[in-house]
Parts: sequence; structure tokens; C-alpha cells
Amino acid sequence: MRISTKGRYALRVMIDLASFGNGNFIALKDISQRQNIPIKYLEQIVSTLNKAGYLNSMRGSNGGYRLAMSPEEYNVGTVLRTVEGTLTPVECVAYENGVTCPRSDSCNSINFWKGLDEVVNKYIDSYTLKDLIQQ
Amino acid sequence: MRISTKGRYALRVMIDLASFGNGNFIALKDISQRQNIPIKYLEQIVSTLNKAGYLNSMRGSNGGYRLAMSPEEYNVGTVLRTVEGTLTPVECVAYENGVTCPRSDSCNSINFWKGLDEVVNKYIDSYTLKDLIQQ
DNA sequence: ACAATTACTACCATTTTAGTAGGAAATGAG
DNA sequence: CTCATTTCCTACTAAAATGGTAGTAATTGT
Repeated sequence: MRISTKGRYALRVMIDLASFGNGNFIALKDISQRQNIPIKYLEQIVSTLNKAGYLNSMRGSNGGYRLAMSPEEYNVGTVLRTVEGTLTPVECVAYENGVTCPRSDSCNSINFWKGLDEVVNKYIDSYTLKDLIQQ
Repeated sequence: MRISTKGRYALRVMIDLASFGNGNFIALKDISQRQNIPIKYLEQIVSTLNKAGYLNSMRGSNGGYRLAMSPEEYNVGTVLRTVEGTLTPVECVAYENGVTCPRSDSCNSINFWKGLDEVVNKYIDSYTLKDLIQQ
């Protein structure tokens, strides 16, 4: 039931960009130093966030990343789901379009798990990046 | 953010005992067959539940396990936490008696994570074993 | 005595996590 | 135009966690 470093680091990157960015491009080198996260690992995480459209990037000297939107427009849940892949507590909750678990007919717990998935997502979706910065 | 097989299997064992037990001792062999879970793996999980006092056991022929209480007295959250170890989304939330994360002074997210921990535990604690059986 | 069952402990293959590593492509500065 | 700096892309890897297997001792009813 743990959030991996990818999820935690992703939030820290977003918080860092929101706090120190001010609309300018920030190099990963700087974020890496401030947040004490290996730059090569950061690259991978930021790449995912970038492809998802949450960041703007620029190469070359003076390059870096910046937020694509303002902090209150980022939903923490969206960011976490993007880098973590999925947050469903059990696999069957993630099943789609008609696929069902082989045990589904005798399963007593599916509604319990779906409910857990719901409260988790509802909670993390109730936070924006701005909320985190203001802590 | 996944619940491991230990947690899922533990719930299925408890549900099985509640459904087929009727106060009698049920051998793991039977539960293993009904639930299609390897008996040797079940032994480990059930051992944890037994040591926690949730089950009564008897050795020898006609031996097995039975619930130590009635289904409505079991809290699903308690069972899950017992077999899964901890359910905290990030390590620092589990810290106790004064131990703090080295980043705690610059951390914006601790309250967010604590809140997540709370909604998860509150939800799973709102279910009893009886609730699951009645699904 | 013996078959059936729990109790205990060690081991192990696979998957996931948390990185490392190397180089290509782009970009601004000089 | 060249060079330092930075993102972009892909492959690799050590360590930990997961999901079991395996063997054997102890207990109990028949």
C-alpha cells in the first residue's frame, strides 16, 4: 500500500518548479541538487510528466522545465496516477470493458475494494499543487 | 498502492471460515481447495492470524481453524494491517515517538500523506467481516 | 501405531523498485 | 561555427519485495 519514490519525487519536482520557477525554465541539475534526487532518475520521472503535458521543456543551455499551467490547475491525483501507473488496491478493480476476474462470481470483496479505490482517488483528487505549496 | 496476496488471501480465509465454519474446525486443506490457494502459503498467512488471536486452532486429525469471534466483531482494517504489516502510503507517516524524516523541515507533503493514510484506514475500518459475507 | 493436521523455519524464483550509464539531439553563447 | 549545456531516449543492473516451495517436528483422534 506504498506510494513509490516515483510518485513522491514527482510531487517534489512539481512543488520545486512551482516554488522556484516563476515562469522560467529550471534545469534538472538545480532541482536535483535542491531536492537531493539523482538527476538521471529525475530525467525519467520528468519525462513522464512532460509527455503527459504537465510541463514545458527547452533543450540547450539555459534550458530546463517549467510548469505548463498554474499550480491550482494541477490535480495531485492526476500527477500521482500518471507516474505510478495505477493506484488500484487490487488488480480486478482496474479491469475494463467486460474483462472479469475468474473468481468474480464467488467474490465477496469486489465492492469493498472498489470502495477503497474510490476513497483513495477522491482524496488525492481533492488536492491541487497549490494546496501543497501552501502547507 | 497495491494490497498484496497476503491481504487478499487473509480476507478470503476469514470469509471462508465464516461461511463454512459454523463453529467447527476447518482444515486448511479444505480452505486451500475451495479458495484455490497453495496450502503451504496459506499456513503462513493463517499462522499470522492465529498468533494475532483472531483464530482458534486444533492439531491432529479433525483439527483445523475456526473464528475466535463472530463475524461482526472482526474489523477488516485490523485483519489487513495484521498481515500486510503496515498500510501507510509513505514511510514517514509511520514514524513514531519523535523520529522524524531528515527532510521534515522542508516537506510540504506530510499532511497530505497523513490525510491519505487516514482516509484509507478509516474506510477499511468501517467494514466488518460480516459486511463482506453479506455482499 | 498411524494418519492427519497444525507449527516452525529455511529456502528460492520472479517481479518490482530504485536507480546507473551512455550517447544522441537541440540550443544559446562566444 | 564550435562548444558547453541541457533535454531526450534506451538499455542495463543491484537490491528488495513478493509469492510462493519444501522439509520436518509436534500434536491429536482413531
